[in-house]
This record gives sequence, structure tokens and C-alpha cells, in this order.
Amino acid sequence: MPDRDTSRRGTYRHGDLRRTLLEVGIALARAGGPDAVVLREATRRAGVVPNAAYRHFADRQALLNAVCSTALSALAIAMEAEIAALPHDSPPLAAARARLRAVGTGYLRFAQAEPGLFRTAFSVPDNLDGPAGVGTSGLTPFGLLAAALDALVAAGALPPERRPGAEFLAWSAVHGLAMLVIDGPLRGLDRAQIHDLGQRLLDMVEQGLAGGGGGPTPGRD
Amino acid sequence: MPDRDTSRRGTYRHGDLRRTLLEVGIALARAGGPDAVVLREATRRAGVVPNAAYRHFADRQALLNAVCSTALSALAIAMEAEIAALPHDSPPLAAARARLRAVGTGYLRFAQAEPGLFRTAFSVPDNLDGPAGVGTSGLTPFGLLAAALDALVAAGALPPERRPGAEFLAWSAVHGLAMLVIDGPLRGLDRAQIHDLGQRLLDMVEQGLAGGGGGPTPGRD
DNA sequence: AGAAAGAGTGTACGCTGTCCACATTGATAG
DNA sequence: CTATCAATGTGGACAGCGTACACTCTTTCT
Repeated sequence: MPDRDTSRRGTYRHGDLRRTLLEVGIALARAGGPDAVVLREATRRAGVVPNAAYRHFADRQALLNAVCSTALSALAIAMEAEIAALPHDSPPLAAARARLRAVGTGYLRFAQAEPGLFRTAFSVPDNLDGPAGVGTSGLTPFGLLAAALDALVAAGALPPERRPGAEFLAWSAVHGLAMLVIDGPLRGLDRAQIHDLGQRLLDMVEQGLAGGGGGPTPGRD
Repeated sequence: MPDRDTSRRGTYRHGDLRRTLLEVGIALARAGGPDAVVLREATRRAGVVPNAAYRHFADRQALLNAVCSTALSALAIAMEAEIAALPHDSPPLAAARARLRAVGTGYLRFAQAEPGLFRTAFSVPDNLDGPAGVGTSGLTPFGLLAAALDALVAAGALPPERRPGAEFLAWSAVHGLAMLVIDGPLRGLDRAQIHDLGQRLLDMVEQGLAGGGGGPTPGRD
């Protein structure tokens, strides 16, 4: 981060204010979630007057959007890392199952390791499927989940007729648990307890998606 | 709502400012979620000077907490209404299953019918299990879910060893879907589509909680 | 060299939450 | 019946926020 004000900075130009603001914004989001991404504080830390930000971002929301995309990318990368850590020599069916679990586990680990960034990532309702917020594979977190489910179908572990919309069901479960853990009644649980609960949740998703016996409850309205 | 200012109001005293502020706060939350619960705007609508609020609420957060409790109560009541609408002559096992579905359906319907209140209800991390935010049965939304799961165990539809923590798994799934629907990629779906997805989700929860064949995936870490 | 465009500064406005001192009231004690 | 007191509402103030407008400094392009 460059110097703190014009006099100390020496130069009238800053150099790369846009990038600096983004990095500061990320730091703020990390520490305090979306509400902590405050334009004036960001410019202060960048050593620049508040209005300078408007040369690079239309308004506070634009900065927040950029931070949000970065947070989504970080989440995607965390999920990819969890996938990459899987053994490469498993049989296809076990591999497909393990991949879905890795997607969920990576998601939950990130939420717990970086709650501020996690909350920021989902503070903007867009960008979830847009071109932004991708990891090194070019997929968003959502895309990674969809791909894992496709692989599950290809491996025969998920009936194709149950595939459509399944990403929403799986995402609901994992995202909901993440919320409970970072600022719901489950905050305060230690890492191991959360991990166990996460694995039980993933069991539920796997069982529930594949569909055990009898299909959906008859007579539902 | 009483008159808009002292001159029109006539009386120096307001009458029941605390209640008025709470009601206005609920209206604001309904329309715009937690961020719309703005102290100055609430006092403006109550026809009173901003500082008057501090005689009844310690600060903005205290007002928001009160609104949050009310929103939680409204959610509990919506869920109770869904339960009450169930037929009373079903066999116990079917009744227990239907009750769990009603809990989830009521939750999702409320989120969709009152997104502002719903978001407000979960904007304060406490109050989820405290004495506040209860419905006519005296239970919080969380308590209603727990009771439905207990009934499921009593009816034999859920093995007792799977009961502990099951409320967190079920809640995760339903809450996550609610989030997707009110400000995630699923907003914009019409009522019927959401209902269908909700029922599929509840199928997944039912299947996944009861545990089909073989129990959890072996070899999970 | 001079003009044009880009980047940062300075000032200002309205909005917010909140603190302080003051005014008005209804209830209560003598 | 009146003096007092605690509760309640008012008025003015401050800092912090997002943001609009006009200005200046610096680089770049003709």
C-alpha cells in the first residue's frame, strides 16, 4: 500500500489507486463483512481524498461489487483446492461422490475461515452466475457444484431425471448451514464439531438427492 | 398512527410512543429489510423529534432487536397456521411427516410473502432461541421445528440416534432455499415453481434424515 | 509548445446515529 | 391545593457517511 497522503506520497498521482482501493476494500470486508466496506475509510487507508475513489468506481456499491466478485473467486479457489486434494486413483463412482463432498466441504471451510469475505460474497444478489467471481478453473462456486452434480450423473450415482435443479437443493443445504455457523445459533462451535455436522449434512444431501426408496411422499400438495 | 407533529398532535405527550415506534419499525422492515429500519425516519413517521426515541430504546439496535423479535413471532405464527391447516385424522406416522413438511412449507411461504420481515428476523444473531420471537404456541420457529422432529421420532419415522442435531440439518436446507429465493439466483421464480422446489427440498430432507440404505458414506474423513 | 484528457483536491449538502441541556407534563406528597 | 419529581418530548450540536460540483495538477498527444 502506497504512502498515506499527498505530502508523504510526494507524487500527485497515486499509481494504481483502483487496485489499492480494491485491496483495501477486501481487507475491510475480511474484517467486518459488507457493511465495513466504507468508501471514506478505504480512501483514507489509500492515502487519498474521498472523492478520488469516484475516478475508479461509480459509487460505493460499485466498489462493493468488485470486492464481492473477488470474494466469490476466493471461495471458488478454496473449493477447487479441496477438490484438488482428492486422491486421483479412486474408481469413478467413489470419485464423483467424493468430489461433491469436497465441493460442500470447501464451501463450509471457507465460510468458517473467512466469514467476513463469505458474507460479502453473498451481499450482492447478482454475480452468482455472471462472468465474475470465478476460480482458476473458470467456474463460479455455483458452477463447481453444478459440474460435480453432472459428474455424479455421469457416474451413475444420480438418476438423470433428478438432476435438473439439484444444484439448488444441494446449495440450499450447504449455504444454510454456513449461515447457521457464521452468525446463527451454531456460531461458537469449534472446528471439529462444525466439520462433523457438515459431514452429516452432506450425508443427508447425498441420500436425499439420490432418492432412497419410494420417491417423494405421496399425497403432498 | 398519531398525528405528525406537536402542533397538530396538540398534546405534548404522545401516548404510546414505544408501541408506535415499534409498529413503524415493522412497516419499515417489511418494505426494505433491516437496513430500512432507520431511527430518524421512524420518529418522523411517529410525529416526534428524533431524540424522543431514546426514551424508549437504548439505541437503533435496540429498536431493530424489537422489530426482529416481532418478525420472528410472525414467522412462528405463519408456521403454526400451516400446521393447523393439516387434517386431524391422519394416522400418526403420516401426521408426523406432514407436520415436518408443514413447518418447512410455512417457513418458505413466509420468506416469500414477507421477504423484508424475513431478512429482518435473521439480521440479529441472537433471539433465535431466546424467550422472544415466539408464536401463539410459545415456541420459536426453531422450537417448532424441533418439536416436529421429536414427533417424527415418536412416530418411528426417524431413528432416535439420528435425532440429535437434526434440527440444524433440516433448518439449514430450508433456510438456504429461502435465501436463494428471496435474494439469490432463484428470485424471480413464480410461486408455483418455488413451491415445487420447496417440496423437492423437503423430500430430500425427509429421505436424507431418515437415512436410506447403508448409512453415511464410508471412508469420509 | 499548446491543448486535451485523466487523476486527485477542496468545499459543500443532506443524511444518519447519538450526546447534551432544556421544557413540558402527569403523578404524587405535603 | 400546591410544590416537587420523575418521565417524556424538544432543540441544538457533533462526527461520520455518500456524493455532487468546481478546481488544480500532471501526463500525453498533436
